Amino acid sequence: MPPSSSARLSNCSTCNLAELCLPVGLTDEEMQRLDELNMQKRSYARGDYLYRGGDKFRAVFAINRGAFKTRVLHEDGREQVTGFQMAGEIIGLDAISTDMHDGEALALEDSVVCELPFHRLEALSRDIPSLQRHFHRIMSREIVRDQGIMLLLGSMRSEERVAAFLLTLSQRYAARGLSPTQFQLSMSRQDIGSYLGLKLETVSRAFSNFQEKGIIAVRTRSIEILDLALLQAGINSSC
Amino acid sequence: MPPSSSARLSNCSTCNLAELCLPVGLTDEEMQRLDELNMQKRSYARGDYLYRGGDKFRAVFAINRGAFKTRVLHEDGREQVTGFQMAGEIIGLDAISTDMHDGEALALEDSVVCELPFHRLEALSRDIPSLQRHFHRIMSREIVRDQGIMLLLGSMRSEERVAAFLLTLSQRYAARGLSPTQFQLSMSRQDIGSYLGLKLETVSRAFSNFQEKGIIAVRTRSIEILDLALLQAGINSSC
DNA sequence: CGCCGGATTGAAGGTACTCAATCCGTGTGG
DNA sequence: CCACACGGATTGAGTACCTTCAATCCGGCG
Repeated sequence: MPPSSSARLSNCSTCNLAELCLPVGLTDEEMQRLDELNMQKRSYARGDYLYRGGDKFRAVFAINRGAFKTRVLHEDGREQVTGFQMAGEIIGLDAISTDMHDGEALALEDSVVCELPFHRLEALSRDIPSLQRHFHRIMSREIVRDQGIMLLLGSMRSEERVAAFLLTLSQRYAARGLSPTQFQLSMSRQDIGSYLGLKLETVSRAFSNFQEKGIIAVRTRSIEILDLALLQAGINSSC
Repeated sequence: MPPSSSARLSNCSTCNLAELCLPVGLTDEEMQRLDELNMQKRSYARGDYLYRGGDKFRAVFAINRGAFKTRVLHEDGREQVTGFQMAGEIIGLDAISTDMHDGEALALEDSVVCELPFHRLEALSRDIPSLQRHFHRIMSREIVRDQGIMLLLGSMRSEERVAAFLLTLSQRYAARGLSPTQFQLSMSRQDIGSYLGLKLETVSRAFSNFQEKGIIAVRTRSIEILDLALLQAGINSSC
């Protein structure tokens, strides 16, 4: 049975590989060949580790449903959250470098991920240039994202960081067809703080302050952005 | 004339592509095919831009001689130095994502770089799996490095950051067969401060403090590390 | 209902920043 | 060849911002 257009879409949406498939524009034959990846779907409960530091590298992961946080650890116990990942994003790229995971990833919600065996992904991308280019874009995007966070951590005040964090979330929800102004946080204040280089109390104070100014409405993990423009403005001026 | 073993080495050392060639273990034929990259060698004077934000992406760059700093800019003029690159390192990977450079790179010294046209590099890595894997490792290493800096920026005190900076430099010089304990800084205190999320005065104070403790000897841009162990210890405890 | 972890709020303290003066090394011009 | 000028580096004093410590609040779940 030849793959129909709808089969192609369902094939792709089966694993919800927004970052991996959608922008590529593959032919029917190429879509068929994606089966060679032999993707495994796995479920993870809230709190489960997807991988940990030192784990042998076998696959990168496409998040199908749910959300994860990634972090790196320092010997003395300090941790730094390096990102929050949601459906459609690729995770685990840190391990390519040394064949071992450098940091760890754990589920913030019950989640489903597709494992993409890396040697098969590489082999396939040798045959499909557009897949190759797309994978390179994904890695490069991760570099750009990380450097953006370096900018945030290195040269923004606490409230600017929190505003930037909320705006990024807003944009990512919008890109998924969800509301850019109303959403639930899947991470704790401590997680946000670690990500932004702040203590949880400072994050909390920033939220409260934004609320007093009518910029957002917060109720624990439920966020509503009331004034996107003001939030945006908060990043450019330190007021 | 068939390529001899020495020819292979000279081919590689011509461009000093430590990160690109050395660990790959290519066959003679594959080494020959590297010529297809048609690498252009270019010189840059101190202060020259290698690329700037918004530049069209054409190539990644292998630094042959000299040193660069990369940085990202914020609308309001704030800048964040995202890294210092030296001979043998690959630079410009940020542009793959959008076909446009996101940040900028400028020469800290008079430098020479090889331009690697990216579409040719991709084409060649489709034919040479070990080159493909190696390029993936380079991108992944950049991600790991950036996440390490996020850890530094997000959860270390000022003196820990400066100590970590010096240790990283030390290791990189050692990896190049240079002295790990004596070297010249090619960047200003302000550059270091921007990289570490500190003001230049804070960097200067940290240097002075380390010197008083007998950990290092500083004379403007000349550094000698007197006690590597103490410097290392300074990262793990906040004393 | 009562517990528990997470979140909020307050007050006090510390680290790094700001502002400013001085120093030093390099390069330039008299 | 020396004097001067200039940018970068050092050092000091006062301040701001974020952290620390601690108390309280809130919401979900047993």
